[in-house]
Amino acid sequence: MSQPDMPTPPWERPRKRPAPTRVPLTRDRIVDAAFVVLDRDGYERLSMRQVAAELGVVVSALYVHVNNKDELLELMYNTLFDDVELPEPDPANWQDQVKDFARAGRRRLLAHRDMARVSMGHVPFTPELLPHVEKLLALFRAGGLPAPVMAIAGDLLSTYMEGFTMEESMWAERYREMDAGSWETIRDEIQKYFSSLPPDRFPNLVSIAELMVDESNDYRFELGLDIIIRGLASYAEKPEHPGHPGQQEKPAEPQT
Amino acid sequence: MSQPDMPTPPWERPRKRPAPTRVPLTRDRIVDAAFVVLDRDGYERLSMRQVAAELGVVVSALYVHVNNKDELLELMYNTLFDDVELPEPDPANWQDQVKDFARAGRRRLLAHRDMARVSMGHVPFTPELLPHVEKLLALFRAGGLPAPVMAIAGDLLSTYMEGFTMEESMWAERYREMDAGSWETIRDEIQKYFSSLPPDRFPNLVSIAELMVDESNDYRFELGLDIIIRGLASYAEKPEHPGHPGQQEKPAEPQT
DNA sequence: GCATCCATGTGAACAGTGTTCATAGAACCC
DNA sequence: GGGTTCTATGAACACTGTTCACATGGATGC
Repeated sequence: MSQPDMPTPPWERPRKRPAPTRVPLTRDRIVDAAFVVLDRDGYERLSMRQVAAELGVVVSALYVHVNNKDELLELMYNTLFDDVELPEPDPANWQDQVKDFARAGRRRLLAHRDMARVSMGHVPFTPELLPHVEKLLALFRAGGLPAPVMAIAGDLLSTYMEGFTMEESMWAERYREMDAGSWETIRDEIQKYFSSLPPDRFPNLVSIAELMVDESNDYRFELGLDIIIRGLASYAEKPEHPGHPGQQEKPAEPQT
Repeated sequence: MSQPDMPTPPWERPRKRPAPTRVPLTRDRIVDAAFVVLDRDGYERLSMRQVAAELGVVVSALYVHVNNKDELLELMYNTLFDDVELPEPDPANWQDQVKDFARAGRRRLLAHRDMARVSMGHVPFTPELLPHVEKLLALFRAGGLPAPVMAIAGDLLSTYMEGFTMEESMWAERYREMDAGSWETIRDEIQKYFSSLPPDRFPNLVSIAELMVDESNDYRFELGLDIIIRGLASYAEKPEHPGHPGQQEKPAEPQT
């Protein structure tokens, strides 16, 4: 139709969208656009129309590549552990390796706004995520955990990961909408609320109120991780390292 | 206007909605209706219009009593521990008492279809739920847990409760929509899927596949609970009962 | 070179959603 | 009886996910 080497005559109106610029729509591009919308507008406003608009395309075009919104969310969930390296299970270090796994998961969940809500209600049984589950189980096996414990340990760890980051991002979201002040402001608000409770009816809540402002989320996450690991280690059938028998019964010192 | 003791004359047509029958709309009635809709139609179809229809009322009528849908969901969440009794903390039995707390929570979450999804994303810091949180903390204190551990233990336990039941009801929902066969059918499907994985790349997943059909959800929940309790107990500063020192370091036998 | 085909993107439509608001109505107090 | 207050109504707005007949454009076959 148009000669590439010829200058376009002035009367010929330029096409609205120049042909060569028009990169074809793919699942990957849709997922990328969905992340852009998610990070900018949050989970509530993540709609098929917004994703389409981000790509400069009409809604129904998406449905050629994606069956429905749920499938798109699943594709997003599938990228959770992309480029997360999987270390060889080391029986002497399995506890730290499991912790690293959980830390990487949390980091990825916090990397995108509301990503925890996307992951919630999904199960890592896709070809992309199964290898990571397998690797986690290998760590448990290296630690000498009996099979039934292995079978529940994965759930336990991932529900903690997701639940904890979910709560984190919930507060972040709540802070975002009450635009006033900084993160410290809202934390003071929370602490003030707990401190204002009648101490005779809520002695423990009041006494813990201070901790909620003193301790960082990182510290709280690590502590919960330690609790889980200790519980798991107490089930280890054999010492996780030949040279250090019984270590799983006497874990690291409590971080009081 | 109308005399209560007089018989109604035959020419007086009855009102379309007899006046005394018309019970006034209240928050409680709205919440009850919402649960009816939730149990019948599930979380996805729980809409303000459906709730209104259940009450024989128009949508906008609800907004007189409830600010928005989120608030309605929060009211539903608030009923989670209604009529759950709170036992006095017994230092000798704190582990069982904590387990009972979690069991009650799971039972309540499973009592209504998709209730786990409603609870997800809410935080038990309402006047109705705070007493239960306080009681849980009292159990931890009775167990001699240091304050920082107490502060995270509640989150750990409730994320496990919610995450576990969430997964349970997810499978239940997936089973509901693929109407074919019984619960055993879908469990066989899952097991077949895991067994069909290449054993050289997924040795641990394949080896665990059998457990997923052999073990009941109840058993798996209890095992996860044990793991958490053991981890918590390992932080106890003093024996939870003067007469039984060291029990927290040697919990019950592993259920292998 | 031409015709055909197929997949990709279009625009309109459908059925539904949460939420708001002026209006009608009942109930209550003075 | 009159007036005020509160509740329920119906219509409307701006969205949502999803479907479908239609155009369009690039590759393929002849």
